[in-house]
Amino acid sequence: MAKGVTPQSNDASKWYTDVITKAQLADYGPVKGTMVIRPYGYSIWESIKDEFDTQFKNTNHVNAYFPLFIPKSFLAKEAEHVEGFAKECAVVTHSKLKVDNNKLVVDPESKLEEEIIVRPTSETVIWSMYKKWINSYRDLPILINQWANVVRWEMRTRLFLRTSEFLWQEGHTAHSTEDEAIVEAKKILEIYQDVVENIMAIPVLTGYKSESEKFAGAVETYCIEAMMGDKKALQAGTSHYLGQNFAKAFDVKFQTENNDEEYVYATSWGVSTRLIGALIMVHGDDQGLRLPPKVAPIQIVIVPIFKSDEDKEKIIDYVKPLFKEFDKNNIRYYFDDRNKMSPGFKFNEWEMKGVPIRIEVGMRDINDDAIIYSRRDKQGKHKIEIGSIKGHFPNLLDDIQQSLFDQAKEFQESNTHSTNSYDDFKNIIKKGGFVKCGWDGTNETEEKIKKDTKATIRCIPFNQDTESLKCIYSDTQAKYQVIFARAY
RNA sequence: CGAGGUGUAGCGUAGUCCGGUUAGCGCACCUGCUUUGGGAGCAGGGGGUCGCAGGUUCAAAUCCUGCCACCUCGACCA
Repeated sequence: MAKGVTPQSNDASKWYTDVITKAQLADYGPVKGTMVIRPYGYSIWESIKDEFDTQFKNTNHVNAYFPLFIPKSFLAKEAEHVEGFAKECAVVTHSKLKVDNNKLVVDPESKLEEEIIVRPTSETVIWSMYKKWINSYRDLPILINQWANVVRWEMRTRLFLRTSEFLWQEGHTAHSTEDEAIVEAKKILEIYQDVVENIMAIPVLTGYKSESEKFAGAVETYCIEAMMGDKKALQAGTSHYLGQNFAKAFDVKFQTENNDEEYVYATSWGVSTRLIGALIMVHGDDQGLRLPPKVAPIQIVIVPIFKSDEDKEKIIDYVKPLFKEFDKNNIRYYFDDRNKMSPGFKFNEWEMKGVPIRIEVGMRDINDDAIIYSRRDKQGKHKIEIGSIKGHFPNLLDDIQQSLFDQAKEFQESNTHSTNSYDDFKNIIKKGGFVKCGWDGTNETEEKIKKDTKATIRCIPFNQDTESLKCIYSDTQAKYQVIFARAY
């Protein structure tokens, strides 16, 4: 393996795949577009997942599981929904293989009556079930989430950001009023923002999507949008108000208190393993990953420096109180006493893997009654007396968590520009960054800007001030103030 | 799916134009000794249907045809 990764500035996309493979987050699967999430990467996913799961449960959501296979006919029931997903579905057409001339072939005899699609998302199966479960307003709301894999047959794939199969969470709720459903969709967006900012240390913009960017089948899509290290935007999570679209498609009605019949109001919302892609691109540097302590599989790595087995034994004794302190504070730590590698090698390896704090302990430190530590978010080594470590490392981890967020926030803000000149707009987009500007609200303008600059409307912030604001392109009165950027 | 590029050991590559020793090198891996505070040294060793399938030829990594995979860029997308 070559040393280090391709520098970000040379080739951001090579850097990205280098980091993933060298930090052992993931590897390519045998089928095009598939990905193996390795233990180190999966551990990050588990941290993210646990936090979301806790917050969903705290807001009265429950988990369930719906099937991977969906009858093809279901997808066709909601017009926009089919259009959005039809082009990227894996379809099961047969149920058997057979050996023919020593070759394994599909048995034509086993052709299915109705073809089955592998879920690209689960609205349709879920609403087919909700039809059975909902009769009266007393059955509402239903607040179900599921943790699952979905398949979207993609042309161009990238590890974590876009793979044919990915892991996610999809919430599907049913409500008796429009207001309640909208409140739900927005409440979820707040959870998304909270977890992504406070656990993953990734600052996000919130708002809703333009007509062309919203979910196929939604009335309104709310989103969190983040800026990557190369100044491109990444949609990090979406929450949809679906109105009565799916209720009508699947004929899901309920009886109100007044004995009227009404269609149910719906939401759906999801975040995926794509978030790990964001994590890498927001925090990573030319040394590799930089993980926020809250999602780091290993928060502190201890590298002993020894010349003999006796030295090693002495170090193990010496660090015992340190480990006791870590245990008491539920710190995830790892003692790297591998014999064959030099300390320098280990330093580089753990930096590549983004471990927030590294501690080195050798005979020199034992003589000084000290340990040496360095933090991954900043340069430099620090010495601390072993007697005064109480409370030090939990604080340090909090500090690193905050510092990574602050660095990312600063980066995002300094690369977000307001302008009302289209020339400026084009320059900023070319150099990379977000542009905050007026938009006349028409599809045509959006399309033309996209053709011109490859930038799309990433989000329409909730709080609008469009008074005397002009559209960046048409120069007419702006209907919205929006964020434009090139996106992943 | 369109355009371009690349496929030689786990990774990175030389050799391909102009066919001809046992396909070479670096990293990684294994064994031993010496090492260990920023990617250790020496010695020995293992690992290859040269992307796949055909074809041309006395002879193919090398020439021809088809296919496949990956990368970059476009259209599509969480």
